[in-house]
Amino acid sequence: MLEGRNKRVLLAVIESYIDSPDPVGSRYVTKKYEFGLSPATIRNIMADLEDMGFLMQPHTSAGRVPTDMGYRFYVENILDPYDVDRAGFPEDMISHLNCLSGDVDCMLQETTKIISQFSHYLGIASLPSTESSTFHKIELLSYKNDRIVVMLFTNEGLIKHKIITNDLALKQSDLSRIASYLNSRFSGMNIGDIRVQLVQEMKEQKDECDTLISRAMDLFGNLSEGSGDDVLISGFKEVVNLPDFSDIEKIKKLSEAIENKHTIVKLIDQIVQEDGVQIVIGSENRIEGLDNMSMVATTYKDEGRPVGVIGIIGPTRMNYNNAIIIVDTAAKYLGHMLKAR
Amino acid sequence: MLEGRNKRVLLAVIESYIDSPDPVGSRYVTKKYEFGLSPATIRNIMADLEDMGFLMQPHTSAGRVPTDMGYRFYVENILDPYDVDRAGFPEDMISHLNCLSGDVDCMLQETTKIISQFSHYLGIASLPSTESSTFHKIELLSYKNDRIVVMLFTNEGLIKHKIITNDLALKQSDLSRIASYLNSRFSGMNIGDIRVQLVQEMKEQKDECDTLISRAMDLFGNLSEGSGDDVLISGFKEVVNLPDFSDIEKIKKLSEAIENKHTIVKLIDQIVQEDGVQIVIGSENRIEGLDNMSMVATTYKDEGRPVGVIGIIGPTRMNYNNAIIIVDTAAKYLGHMLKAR
DNA sequence: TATTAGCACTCTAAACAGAGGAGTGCTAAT
DNA sequence: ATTAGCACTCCTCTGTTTAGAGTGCTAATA
Repeated sequence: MLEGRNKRVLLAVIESYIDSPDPVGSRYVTKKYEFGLSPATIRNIMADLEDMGFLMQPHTSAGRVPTDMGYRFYVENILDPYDVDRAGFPEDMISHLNCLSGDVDCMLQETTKIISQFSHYLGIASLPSTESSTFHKIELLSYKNDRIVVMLFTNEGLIKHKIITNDLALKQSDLSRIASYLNSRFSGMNIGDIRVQLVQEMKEQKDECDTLISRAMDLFGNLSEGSGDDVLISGFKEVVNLPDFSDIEKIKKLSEAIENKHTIVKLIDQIVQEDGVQIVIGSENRIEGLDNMSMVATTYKDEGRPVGVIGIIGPTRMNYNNAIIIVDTAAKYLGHMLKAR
Repeated sequence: MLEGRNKRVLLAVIESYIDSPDPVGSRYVTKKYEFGLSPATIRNIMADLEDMGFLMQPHTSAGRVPTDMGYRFYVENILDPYDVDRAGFPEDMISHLNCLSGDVDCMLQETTKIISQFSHYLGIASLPSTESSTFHKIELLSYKNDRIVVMLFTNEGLIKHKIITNDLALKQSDLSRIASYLNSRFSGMNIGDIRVQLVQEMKEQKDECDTLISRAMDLFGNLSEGSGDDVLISGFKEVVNLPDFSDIEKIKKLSEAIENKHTIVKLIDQIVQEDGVQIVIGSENRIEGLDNMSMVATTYKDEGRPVGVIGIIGPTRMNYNNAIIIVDTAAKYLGHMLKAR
């Protein structure tokens, strides 16, 4: 589709543009790269690349800028991240990742900070979804007479607690009985499946231990909701320092997106649960206000099973190379940490 | 110190400036307010106010702008928030506050969102400090063989959990014994005091149940740390929309301050634990990069005892009137919610 | 004596014009 | 096929001008 020389020029333009956000001209390319060709020839090639849709001009008499399609080609056919100079930062980053501790929430929050700091873009992560986690155990603790604290433990290390009202005035002994019933029955099962099963049983034996099961239902329902709180974002301060965000309007849009985490959730949902680092470029995400942003993301795993997403969001003109290495390293590391628990 | 006419002109200038961020001129004042005086006279008065330090000129031939001292005088001697038109928004806000539920963390996070949304400034809150809370009970749960989940419950409704390694391979029965020992001894005491007492005892009976006490020490030490995570901030998107932040440099500084929550912690620490809404104006907070920001904040109470701070941060040119009403309303409401638990 | 009209003066912000420069596309020569 | 040369386009920067808002001062006024 795109062979030797043309491909190399495209690469040159994209790399130059990633280096600094000015449209890159033919002369600049000849100076910086050793093509053994004159600016005029480069101009012809660039014109061809523009015709093919890989490059564009902001205006006549400006240099060229990669299109989303250009980046896409670059990412799929040119880039080979592990071929590249990783000098310094991954070791440095790993030493930061080594300091991670505490529960999953904590570790993920820290990880987003670390990857944003090393990439200078936004670091994001989704918490392991409760729904797809494995039930480890539940604890029910009476609290202040009229409250119950429900604690859910998953095998993935996710711990959630929630306070609910104790309208039935259950005593601690009742609660313990309910908890141990649930634990013995469901330990090791998928939480989503448990919910299904509970609904089932509720239909079958309407009367008997109705309240017990309906309570249990409530618990599971309660614990796995909470959309929005399950996405972590760090690094706004990195992003506002980029030349790409010298325009205040862009900052407004971005801060809007960050604060309404729904937008970011939508973006993350586009990551297929597939192996390897995935990349969404510019307007490929069909989210309003987030064109000219790209995401590099991957799933992190627990016991080999993907449980959540971790990634980097930056301008389309981002350093995909670094981003891939950073995201990949961080995800692998998270995998180890989760396994080691 | 400042009587009738001068005071009224100062008020006019400040209110106009709060309305829109352009320096206010003599002509504008005569048009908008009915002083029965000519621009020339207003000019003289304004010159006097400038001499006294209440106003300043960005440059010759510009209108006047209030100084920090001007705002200070305004806030202390002119403003009477409860005298003022509260039309609409407090009721509206209260209906939002009514939807609060869950644990303290959750409620506070929501509250910061609400107050930022209604003020269009930053909403902030500090969580009740563990250190000054009352110990309700502790639960120790064995988790995945080599871990212990420590759960701390306070009377203020604060619940913290932490995962620590179980190096001594304590069994659940051991943990329960330790927990019930701690619970029976310390329930109702101040958590800071408990720590002191534990240190004491550790010295006295070096050997006996040494490990037990030292474990307990660790737990308390662990649980009350975590500076930074105990401040909640919302509303960045509101603030970037203010004309005051049309300059990108200011946005950079602010995002820096928000992401390093330490700065905000410093600011909050300046709130004396005193009754009523307190106001820190502009460079009165001696924090670099946060001059030209003001804070309106107050403590919220549990059982009449102040346990944390809630407030609004905005440009010095903020609507102190609204801010005071909003903060005060929200704090009172939080107080009710905490009591009702 | 306090107020005000009038006027000269200052400063900013916006509009405008021109110069410089980077980069292109085309054509003709190599 | 490549490239030197050249005319052309468009942006950006700079300096200048202009309009307008607002001031401070002075002298007139009530």
